Amino acid sequence: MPEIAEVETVRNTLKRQILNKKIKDVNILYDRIIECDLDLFKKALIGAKFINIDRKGKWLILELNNDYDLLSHLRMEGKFFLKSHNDPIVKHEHIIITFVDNTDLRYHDTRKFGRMLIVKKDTLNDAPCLKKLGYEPNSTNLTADYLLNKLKNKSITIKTLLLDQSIISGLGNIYANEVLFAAKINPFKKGQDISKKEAERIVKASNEIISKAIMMGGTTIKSYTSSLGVTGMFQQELKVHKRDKEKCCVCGSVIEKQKLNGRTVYYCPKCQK
DNA sequence: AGTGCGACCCGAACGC
DNA sequence: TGCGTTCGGGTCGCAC
Repeated sequence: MPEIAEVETVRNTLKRQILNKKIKDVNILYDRIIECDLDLFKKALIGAKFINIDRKGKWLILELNNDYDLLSHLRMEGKFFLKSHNDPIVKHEHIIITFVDNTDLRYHDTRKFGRMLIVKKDTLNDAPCLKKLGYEPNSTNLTADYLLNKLKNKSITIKTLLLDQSIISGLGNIYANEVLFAAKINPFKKGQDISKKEAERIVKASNEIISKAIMMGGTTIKSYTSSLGVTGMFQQELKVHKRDKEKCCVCGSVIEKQKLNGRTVYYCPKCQK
Protein backbone atom coordinates (compact mmCIF):
# COMPACT_ATOMS: atom_id res chain seq x y z
CA MET A 1 0.00 0.00 0.00
CA PRO A 2 2.05 2.87 -1.27
CA GLU A 3 2.19 6.04 0.71
CA ILE A 4 4.46 8.97 -0.01
CA ALA A 5 7.65 7.10 0.89
CA GLU A 6 6.82 4.22 -1.40
CA VAL A 7 5.91 6.57 -4.23
CA GLU A 8 9.27 8.29 -3.78
CA THR A 9 11.02 4.93 -4.01
CA VAL A 10 9.13 4.07 -7.18
CA ARG A 11 10.05 7.48 -8.63
CA ASN A 12 13.75 6.97 -7.98
CA THR A 13 13.74 3.41 -9.26
CA LEU A 14 11.85 4.24 -12.45
CA LYS A 15 14.10 7.23 -13.14
CA ARG A 16 17.02 4.86 -13.44
CA GLN A 17 15.12 2.54 -15.79
CA ILE A 18 12.88 4.28 -18.29
CA LEU A 19 14.15 7.76 -19.13
CA ASN A 20 14.98 8.73 -22.71
CA LYS A 21 13.71 5.56 -24.32
CA LYS A 22 11.33 6.09 -27.20
CA ILE A 23 7.86 4.63 -26.70
CA LYS A 24 6.81 2.31 -29.51
CA ASP A 25 3.38 1.19 -28.42
CA VAL A 26 0.78 1.41 -25.66
CA ASN A 27 -1.69 -1.33 -24.78
CA ILE A 28 -4.57 -0.67 -22.46
CA LEU A 29 -5.96 -3.96 -21.13
CA TYR A 30 -8.28 -2.39 -18.54
CA ASP A 31 -9.35 1.11 -19.45
CA ARG A 32 -10.98 2.26 -16.20
CA ILE A 33 -7.50 3.01 -14.87
CA ILE A 34 -7.27 5.82 -17.44
CA GLU A 35 -9.11 8.97 -16.43
CA CYS A 36 -8.57 10.93 -19.64
CA ASP A 37 -9.55 10.28 -23.25
CA LEU A 38 -8.03 6.96 -24.36
CA ASP A 39 -6.97 8.25 -27.77
CA LEU A 40 -5.22 11.20 -26.14
CA PHE A 41 -3.49 8.79 -23.76
CA LYS A 42 -2.04 6.75 -26.61
CA LYS A 43 -1.33 9.73 -28.87
CA ALA A 44 0.62 11.57 -26.17
CA LEU A 45 2.76 8.54 -25.34
CA ILE A 46 3.51 6.79 -28.63
CA GLY A 47 6.63 8.22 -30.26
CA ALA A 48 7.57 10.21 -27.16
CA LYS A 49 10.12 9.66 -24.38
CA PHE A 50 9.98 10.14 -20.63
CA ILE A 51 12.55 12.79 -19.74
CA ASN A 52 11.99 13.15 -15.99
CA ILE A 53 9.86 11.83 -13.16
CA ASP A 54 8.59 14.14 -10.45
CA ARG A 55 6.22 13.65 -7.54
CA LYS A 56 3.55 15.70 -5.81
CA GLY A 57 1.96 14.09 -2.80
CA LYS A 58 1.26 10.53 -3.89
CA TRP A 59 1.08 11.48 -7.58
CA LEU A 60 3.89 10.53 -9.92
CA ILE A 61 4.46 13.03 -12.72
CA LEU A 62 6.16 11.37 -15.69
CA GLU A 63 7.34 14.16 -17.97
CA LEU A 64 7.35 13.58 -21.71
CA ASN A 65 9.46 15.31 -24.35
CA ASN A 66 6.32 16.84 -25.87
CA ASP A 67 3.47 19.05 -24.63
CA TYR A 68 2.17 16.41 -22.22
CA ASP A 69 2.89 14.75 -18.89
CA LEU A 70 1.61 11.42 -17.60
CA LEU A 71 0.16 11.49 -14.08
CA SER A 72 -0.02 8.22 -12.17
CA HIS A 73 -1.50 7.45 -8.75
CA LEU A 74 -0.79 3.95 -7.43
CA ARG A 75 -3.55 4.06 -4.80
CA MET A 76 -3.17 0.89 -2.74
CA GLU A 77 -1.58 -1.75 -4.86
CA GLY A 78 -0.37 -0.19 -8.08
CA LYS A 79 3.14 -1.24 -9.13
CA PHE A 80 5.34 -0.73 -12.16
CA PHE A 81 7.46 -3.53 -13.55
CA LEU A 82 10.06 -3.42 -16.30
CA LYS A 83 9.95 -6.59 -18.39
CA SER A 84 10.81 -7.89 -21.81
CA HIS A 85 8.00 -7.42 -24.31
CA ASN A 86 8.23 -11.18 -24.93
CA ASP A 87 7.36 -12.06 -21.34
CA PRO A 88 3.83 -13.41 -20.98
CA ILE A 89 1.24 -10.99 -19.68
CA VAL A 90 0.39 -11.95 -16.11
CA LYS A 91 -2.81 -11.40 -14.20
CA HIS A 92 -3.43 -7.82 -13.05
CA GLU A 93 -1.15 -6.20 -15.65
CA HIS A 94 -3.43 -3.50 -17.03
CA ILE A 95 -1.35 -0.96 -18.97
CA ILE A 96 1.64 -1.94 -21.14
CA ILE A 97 3.99 0.75 -22.43
CA THR A 98 6.47 -0.72 -24.91
CA PHE A 99 9.79 0.99 -25.71
CA VAL A 100 11.74 0.65 -28.96
CA ASP A 101 14.34 -1.56 -27.22
CA ASN A 102 11.56 -4.13 -26.75
CA THR A 103 11.22 -3.60 -23.02
CA ASP A 104 7.86 -2.98 -21.41
CA LEU A 105 6.86 -0.73 -18.55
CA ARG A 106 3.91 -2.67 -17.15
CA TYR A 107 1.39 -1.26 -14.71
CA HIS A 108 0.18 -3.98 -12.34
CA ASP A 109 -2.71 -3.33 -9.96
CA THR A 110 -4.50 -6.13 -8.14
CA ARG A 111 -7.30 -3.91 -6.91
CA LYS A 112 -7.61 -1.79 -10.06
CA PHE A 113 -7.82 1.31 -7.86
CA GLY A 114 -4.89 3.19 -9.40
CA ARG A 115 -5.42 6.02 -11.86
CA MET A 116 -3.50 7.52 -14.79
CA LEU A 117 -4.13 10.51 -16.98
CA ILE A 118 -2.43 12.70 -19.53
CA VAL A 119 -2.33 16.43 -18.87
CA LYS A 120 -0.93 19.30 -20.90
CA LYS A 121 2.29 20.61 -19.39
CA ASP A 122 1.10 24.21 -19.38
CA THR A 123 -2.00 23.29 -17.34
CA LEU A 124 -0.27 20.83 -15.01
CA ASN A 125 -0.55 23.10 -12.00
CA ASP A 126 -4.27 23.54 -12.66
CA ALA A 127 -4.96 19.80 -12.71
CA PRO A 128 -7.63 19.31 -10.03
CA CYS A 129 -5.86 16.33 -8.47
CA LEU A 130 -2.64 18.32 -7.91
CA LYS A 131 -4.09 21.75 -7.27
CA LYS A 132 -5.82 20.84 -4.04
CA LEU A 133 -2.82 19.17 -2.39
CA GLY A 134 -1.55 20.65 0.87
CA TYR A 135 2.06 20.83 1.96
CA GLU A 136 4.11 17.65 2.19
CA PRO A 137 5.03 16.10 5.55
CA ASN A 138 8.71 16.99 5.18
CA SER A 139 8.21 20.44 3.63
CA THR A 140 9.48 23.45 5.52
CA ASN A 141 6.18 25.14 4.59
CA LEU A 142 4.41 22.72 6.90
CA THR A 143 4.37 24.72 10.12
CA ALA A 144 2.30 24.54 13.30
CA ASP A 145 0.56 27.79 12.34
CA TYR A 146 -0.34 26.47 8.86
CA LEU A 147 -1.72 23.30 10.44
CA LEU A 148 -3.66 25.12 13.16
CA ASN A 149 -5.25 27.31 10.52
CA LYS A 150 -6.38 24.25 8.59
CA LEU A 151 -7.71 22.54 11.74
CA LYS A 152 -9.65 25.43 13.21
CA ASN A 153 -13.44 25.01 13.29
CA LYS A 154 -13.09 21.36 12.29
CA SER A 155 -15.32 19.09 14.31
CA ILE A 156 -13.91 15.93 12.76
CA THR A 157 -11.11 13.97 14.37
CA ILE A 158 -7.41 14.73 13.92
CA LYS A 159 -6.87 11.20 12.60
CA THR A 160 -9.34 11.80 9.78
CA LEU A 161 -7.91 15.27 9.13
CA LEU A 162 -4.39 13.87 8.74
CA LEU A 163 -5.69 11.71 5.89
CA ASP A 164 -7.07 14.80 4.11
CA GLN A 165 -4.60 15.41 1.28
CA SER A 166 -5.56 19.08 1.04
CA ILE A 167 -4.11 19.63 4.52
CA ILE A 168 -0.99 17.45 4.42
CA SER A 169 -0.32 15.61 1.16
CA GLY A 170 1.13 12.15 1.34
CA LEU A 171 0.07 10.74 4.70
CA GLY A 172 -1.97 7.57 4.47
CA ASN A 173 -3.52 5.43 7.16
CA ILE A 174 -0.25 3.83 8.29
CA TYR A 175 1.71 7.05 8.74
CA ALA A 176 -1.26 8.93 10.20
CA ASN A 177 -1.41 6.33 12.97
CA GLU A 178 2.35 6.50 13.49
CA VAL A 179 2.47 10.30 13.50
CA LEU A 180 -0.22 10.56 16.18
CA PHE A 181 1.53 7.99 18.34
CA ALA A 182 4.85 9.82 18.04
CA ALA A 183 3.09 13.13 18.81
CA LYS A 184 1.24 11.54 21.77
CA ILE A 185 -2.14 12.74 20.57
CA ASN A 186 -5.42 10.87 20.85
CA PRO A 187 -6.65 10.08 17.33
CA PHE A 188 -10.25 10.88 18.31
CA LYS A 189 -9.46 14.45 19.32
CA LYS A 190 -11.27 17.05 17.21
CA GLY A 191 -9.26 19.24 14.87
CA GLN A 192 -10.48 22.42 16.56
CA ASP A 193 -9.22 21.17 19.94
CA ILE A 194 -5.61 20.70 18.82
CA SER A 195 -3.31 23.13 20.66
CA LYS A 196 -0.33 24.92 19.20
CA LYS A 197 2.01 22.65 21.14
CA GLU A 198 0.24 19.60 19.75
CA ALA A 199 0.36 21.01 16.22
CA GLU A 200 4.09 21.50 16.67
CA ARG A 201 4.46 17.87 17.71
CA ILE A 202 2.46 16.70 14.67
CA VAL A 203 4.66 18.74 12.33
CA LYS A 204 7.82 17.42 13.96
CA ALA A 205 6.61 13.81 13.98
CA SER A 206 5.39 13.78 10.39
CA ASN A 207 8.66 15.31 9.23
CA GLU A 208 10.77 12.78 11.09
CA ILE A 209 8.66 9.74 10.27
CA ILE A 210 8.32 10.50 6.57
CA SER A 211 11.99 11.43 6.16
CA LYS A 212 13.02 8.20 7.79
CA ALA A 213 10.48 6.16 5.83
CA ILE A 214 11.70 7.66 2.54
CA MET A 215 15.28 6.92 3.53
CA MET A 216 14.35 3.32 4.24
CA GLY A 217 12.40 2.91 1.04
CA GLY A 218 8.94 2.82 2.48
CA THR A 219 6.85 0.31 4.33
CA THR A 220 6.07 -3.16 3.15
CA ILE A 221 2.88 -4.59 4.51
CA LYS A 222 0.86 -7.34 2.94
CA SER A 223 1.35 -7.38 -0.81
CA TYR A 224 3.17 -4.17 -1.43
CA THR A 225 6.61 -4.27 -2.98
CA SER A 226 7.79 -1.20 -4.80
CA SER A 227 8.75 -1.49 -8.41
CA LEU A 228 11.50 -3.70 -9.69
CA GLY A 229 12.06 -5.71 -6.57
CA VAL A 230 13.02 -2.91 -4.19
CA THR A 231 11.48 -3.78 -0.85
CA GLY A 232 10.85 -1.26 1.88
CA MET A 233 12.34 -1.78 5.32
CA PHE A 234 10.22 0.67 7.28
CA GLN A 235 7.69 -1.89 8.45
CA GLN A 236 9.80 -2.91 11.41
CA GLU A 237 9.81 0.73 12.50
CA LEU A 238 6.03 0.82 12.93
CA LYS A 239 5.14 1.38 16.57
CA VAL A 240 1.33 1.00 16.56
CA HIS A 241 0.05 0.23 13.07
CA LYS A 242 -1.13 -3.40 12.89
CA ARG A 243 0.14 -3.93 16.42
CA ASP A 244 -3.17 -4.23 18.26
CA LYS A 245 -3.03 -6.52 21.30
CA GLU A 246 0.75 -6.02 21.45
CA LYS A 247 2.44 -4.01 24.18
CA CYS A 248 3.25 -0.35 23.61
CA CYS A 249 7.01 0.05 23.20
CA VAL A 250 6.93 3.16 25.42
CA CYS A 251 4.63 2.30 28.34
CA GLY A 252 3.78 -1.38 27.96
CA SER A 253 0.01 -0.84 27.69
CA VAL A 254 -1.92 -2.88 25.16
CA ILE A 255 -2.26 -1.21 21.74
CA GLU A 256 -5.89 -0.81 20.72
CA LYS A 257 -7.54 -1.08 17.35
CA GLN A 258 -10.80 0.69 16.50
CA LYS A 259 -12.86 1.86 13.58
CA LEU A 260 -13.01 5.57 12.85
CA ASN A 261 -14.88 6.87 9.81
CA GLY A 262 -14.49 3.56 8.11
CA ARG A 263 -10.74 3.42 8.67
CA THR A 264 -8.75 1.39 11.17
CA VAL A 265 -7.02 3.40 13.86
CA TYR A 266 -4.30 1.90 16.06
CA TYR A 267 -3.19 3.75 19.17
CA CYS A 268 -1.86 3.43 22.70
CA PRO A 269 -4.67 4.44 25.09
CA LYS A 270 -2.15 5.50 27.75
CA CYS A 271 0.39 7.42 25.65
CA GLN A 272 -2.31 9.03 23.53
CA LYS A 273 -4.84 10.26 26.10
C1' DA B 1 -19.67 24.63 3.63
C1' DG B 2 -18.73 20.79 6.45
C1' DT B 3 -19.35 16.10 7.18
C1' DG B 4 -20.30 11.13 6.48
C1' DC B 5 -20.64 7.25 3.76
C1' DG B 6 -21.07 4.14 -0.24
C1' DA B 7 -18.70 2.83 -4.37
C1' DC B 8 -14.84 1.30 -6.66
C1' DC B 9 -11.93 -3.71 -6.57
C1' DC B 10 -10.29 -8.40 -5.27
C1' DG B 11 -7.35 -11.43 -2.40
C1' DA B 12 -6.76 -12.72 2.23
C1' DA B 13 -8.60 -13.76 6.43
C1' DC B 14 -12.23 -15.24 8.93
C1' DG B 15 -16.57 -17.89 10.35
C1' DC B 16 -19.30 -21.78 10.02
C1' DT C 1 -12.29 -29.24 3.54
C1' DG C 2 -15.01 -26.01 1.44
C1' DC C 3 -18.04 -22.74 1.22
C1' DG C 4 -19.76 -17.82 1.98
C1' DT C 5 -18.76 -13.40 4.25
C1' DT C 6 -16.05 -9.61 5.78
C1' DC C 7 -12.25 -6.62 5.61
C1' DG C 8 -8.96 -3.15 4.03
C1' DG C 9 -6.90 0.56 1.49
C1' DG C 10 -7.18 6.02 -1.05
C1' DT C 11 -10.12 8.89 -3.18
C1' DC C 12 -14.30 10.59 -5.37
C1' DG C 13 -18.96 11.87 -5.56
C1' DC C 14 -23.27 12.09 -3.66
C1' DA C 15 -26.54 12.95 0.23
C1' DC C 16 -27.62 15.41 4.15
